[in-house]
Amino acid sequence: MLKKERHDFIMRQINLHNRVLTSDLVQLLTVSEDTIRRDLQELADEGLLFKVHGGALSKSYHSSFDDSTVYARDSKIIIAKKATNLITDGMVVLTGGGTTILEFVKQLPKNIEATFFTISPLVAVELAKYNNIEVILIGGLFSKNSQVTYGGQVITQLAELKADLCLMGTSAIHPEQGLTDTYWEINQLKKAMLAASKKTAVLCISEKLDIALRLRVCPIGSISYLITELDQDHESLTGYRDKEVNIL
Amino acid sequence: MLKKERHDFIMRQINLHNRVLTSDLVQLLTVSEDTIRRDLQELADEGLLFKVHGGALSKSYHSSFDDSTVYARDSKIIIAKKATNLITDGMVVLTGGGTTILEFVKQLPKNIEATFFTISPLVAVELAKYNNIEVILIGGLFSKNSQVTYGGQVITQLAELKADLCLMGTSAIHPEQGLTDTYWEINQLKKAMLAASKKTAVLCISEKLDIALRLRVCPIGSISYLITELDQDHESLTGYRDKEVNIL
DNA sequence: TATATTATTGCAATAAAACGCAAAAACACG
DNA sequence: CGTGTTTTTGCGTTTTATTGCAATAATATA
Repeated sequence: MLKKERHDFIMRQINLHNRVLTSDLVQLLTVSEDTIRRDLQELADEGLLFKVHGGALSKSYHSSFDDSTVYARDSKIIIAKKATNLITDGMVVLTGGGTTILEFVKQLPKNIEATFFTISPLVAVELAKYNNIEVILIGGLFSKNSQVTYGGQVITQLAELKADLCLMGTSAIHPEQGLTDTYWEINQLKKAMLAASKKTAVLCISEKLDIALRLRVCPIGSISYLITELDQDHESLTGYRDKEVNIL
Repeated sequence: MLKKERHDFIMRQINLHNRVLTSDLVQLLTVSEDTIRRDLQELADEGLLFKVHGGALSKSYHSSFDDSTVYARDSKIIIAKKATNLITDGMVVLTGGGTTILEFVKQLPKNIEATFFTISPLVAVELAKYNNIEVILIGGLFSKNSQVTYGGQVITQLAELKADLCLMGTSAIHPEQGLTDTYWEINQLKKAMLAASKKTAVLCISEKLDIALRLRVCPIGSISYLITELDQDHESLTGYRDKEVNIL
């Protein structure tokens, strides 16, 4: 393999996973550690990556690392990590959009093998970094506000799908009123997503608990899992536990 | 064997395998290393390949690899700006993916009013920043390499569409061979995109001119506009102008 | 702090490239 | 046809690039 090809390979790995380990590259490219280190050094000299102890990091990733613009990011990371426990190899998963779902994707183990349907382009791009995940993007009208596809075409496609698990964020959940929303289009969309999945997990930060909005998506009983940043036995979650929702 | 024949042979190898080794060519052509090096040097001087230590690499291959640091970004901005002139209010536009198309979106005037169909999630997200553009993302399998949707579902949806204009990038264009590609899936996709549009504009940097790859997308006559970073009357474009392609 | 992992450095073997040169072939032209 | 010129090619030599190894230093991790 030519040196230039190795460099291209390394850059592709970097762009895909935001990081590379020297040891991984040694195996993948079957050259000595020294060669990989020199490669990384040269690429770093060109300003294409950050060389660190043990490997290298993507520049873009590094600069956008502390993305403090994401609201309540710490809570969302906790939620995302909990959600990954629901995913097992071979699963067919359907996801919505939103920062919490995006964080969930970033927390997935690198080698997981699954099929993901999603209505979020950003989630699709993030999922594409995983070699063993098949990604299907559900197409349709693209919403400027929520950054997901919606509308009749999406609902038609969802009607043909039966996923093992649906992961969605929400702007409101209430022990009596269930899942509710403000916009009719999003409401219709979520109904279709629920119908397209055997089980549904709702990911939301605690401040969205006990809120009911105008339009009802489903009763609380239709939710299989509720994932918040709170402890499983936190008192705020009593109302949901009583309705036999699994609290994670 | 004549020198020209050797050059043709080398270029065929390059387009077929994206790479050649000096040592292989020495054996295949039974000439000395010096001769091969001189051949590669001359072809590199003509801009037909990248000469590297140990051999040479295809230009299209190389530039499709590193999509982090956008290759030839200045040229792509020039191309993108030219392309925006093709867009008028009320138009229905279909776009592919790639860094050049993405740059094109960023160069669009803010108040333009149009409908955009796209197979690229990144393009969709960028288009969503424009208030008066309706964005429809065409869904399907998501390609980890080219970051666009593809496959049967995409082609079925394209079959129902008739856009005014299709904008696509390419890895190779040739005055006699037309538009060509290396991968069958992408080839099928581009054919469907062409069929779904009244006119087609191809955006590519000049180093992709006069290259023919394995699979043919369409003859040069099917292209309405060719947009490069070169001046309209540049001599490299003569072959295309003769085929009645509009050069921008 | 102790231990394991990862980096750095200088060095040597090998491979590739560059350079100058000369033989051979192709070409130009009276 | 002959002669001078240009092009092409290969050879030997020098220079440079690439790679792996071993000894040592730095860094991470328990």
